[in-house]
Amino acid sequence: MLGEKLKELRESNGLVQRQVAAALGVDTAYVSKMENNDKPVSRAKLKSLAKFYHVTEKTLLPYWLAEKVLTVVHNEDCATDALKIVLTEIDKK
Amino acid sequence: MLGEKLKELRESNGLVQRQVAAALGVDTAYVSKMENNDKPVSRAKLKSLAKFYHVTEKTLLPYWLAEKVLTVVHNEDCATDALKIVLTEIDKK
DNA sequence: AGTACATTTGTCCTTTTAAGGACAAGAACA
DNA sequence: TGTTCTTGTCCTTAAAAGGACAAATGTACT
Repeated sequence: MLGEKLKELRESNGLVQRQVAAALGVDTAYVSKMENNDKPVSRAKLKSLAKFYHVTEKTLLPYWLAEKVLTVVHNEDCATDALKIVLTEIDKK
Repeated sequence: MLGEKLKELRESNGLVQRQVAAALGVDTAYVSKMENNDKPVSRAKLKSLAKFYHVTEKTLLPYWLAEKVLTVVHNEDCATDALKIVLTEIDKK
């Protein structure tokens, strides 16, 4: 979800993981894991990535949040119910 | 959300927090916080509570999960977008 | 087949943050 | 006043984040 986006962005900019890694100050393994949703992406890194790929952070944010939500509901069979409850709760306010 | 449910259940069973606290082996402050969503409710405690209130864990689970999701998206203005992304992602599978 | 580069996977370590819970003391209320 | 409920602070333990490194795998080229 977020990882896929990041990979798309990188490739559409004709970049290789090594370059992204350098820009973030981490190694390529780290980048790989972010792109495969194996490591969480911190808000700070999200910002750097957005800048590096020339998109606004705001574009990425929904996917970033979605990823976090997914890890919470992951493997719960009432996930859909729960999400709907949250949705109604949110626009009550 | 979950807290409200727990409080409703307790009151509809004519119980006071002290009794619930005893059943769970914690103090009343803890119970109060759970009912006010100030402390997370562990899965184990959810189970105990369900039994104690004579409802199935399955009834409570969606609210329990929803609460967790809420703490994740809490204060993010793209929360709704994120939730919708997760919903479509889930029933893709 | 062999090398060169890219990506992925797995393990490890350290630091930060969250859970779980006790206690004391302050409100509400009957 | 006594009981219930709430709030705040503190402590300890358990996870999760952040990240390095090595080794494996993939891919493309000649």
